[in-house]
Amino acid sequence: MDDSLLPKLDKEVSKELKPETQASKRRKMIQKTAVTVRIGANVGKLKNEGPPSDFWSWRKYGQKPIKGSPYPRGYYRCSTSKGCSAKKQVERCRNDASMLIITYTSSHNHPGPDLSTTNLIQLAEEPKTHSTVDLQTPLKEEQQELAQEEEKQNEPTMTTKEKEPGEDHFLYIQSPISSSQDIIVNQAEDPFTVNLEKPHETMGLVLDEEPLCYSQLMNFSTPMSEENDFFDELEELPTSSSFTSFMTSNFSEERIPVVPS
DNA sequence: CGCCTTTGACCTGCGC
DNA sequence: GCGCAGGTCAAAGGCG
Repeated sequence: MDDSLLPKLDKEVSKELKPETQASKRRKMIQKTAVTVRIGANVGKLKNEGPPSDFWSWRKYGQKPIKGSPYPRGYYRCSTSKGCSAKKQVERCRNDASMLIITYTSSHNHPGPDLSTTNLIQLAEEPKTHSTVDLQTPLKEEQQELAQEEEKQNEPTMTTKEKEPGEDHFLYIQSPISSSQDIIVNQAEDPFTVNLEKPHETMGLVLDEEPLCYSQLMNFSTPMSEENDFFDELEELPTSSSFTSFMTSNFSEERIPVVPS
């Protein structure tokens, strides 16, 4: 099986949004990234609760009813590349059916679609100069072009990870947040704390129309204020605290330092 | 023909 | 040690 991905590793990923019962279950946490997406009329376009189409191909490999939530959680695996261990979980916010909670796990180990990579790279290079407006501009096609160019220039060598060499030659950050995390950590050790200061203003990860616009997702990685927004979104979920701790620990543990060469 | 979704069973981690 | 819940696998069916 190609699943030499070691199911165990994957499993260790679990637990991100935990139910009301804090002490429920929380397995070991690895790199996980939760994204809240608001699905409006789009819902119809997406299959069922359809995972917002990012630019990767995902194959659903499971679905499970989650205790405490009326909606089941879908498990998706990246089908863009065989050996890719990238996964994501999609579930609806039990408080708000129009809210989709997407949890990304692992990273893509292959050159994917594009913009995600591109943007991330750019982000990594100039996180400070990135503004919301700037990020909203790029479109699929345009980004793809840029991505291709960028990819060529930035090539794998820059993505270094304290991991066993050979296992993942290059990690292509799949979730915008992955890279964002890095940035966040660099900017503020505890962005979550600040987050509490901004109770409202949703954006960043809350998309209104687009399925999953990386450009918007990027926002969250830039200025702290926007990060806050993102986390604020999560606050709606009874998991914010756990999520934060998870993130925090993750950062210190292992994060993909997207370092531009 | 190949890929994806669906669904039930199995495995593993965690709390009691 | 047991039970519960989450996460993954694998077979079957459907669709393009």
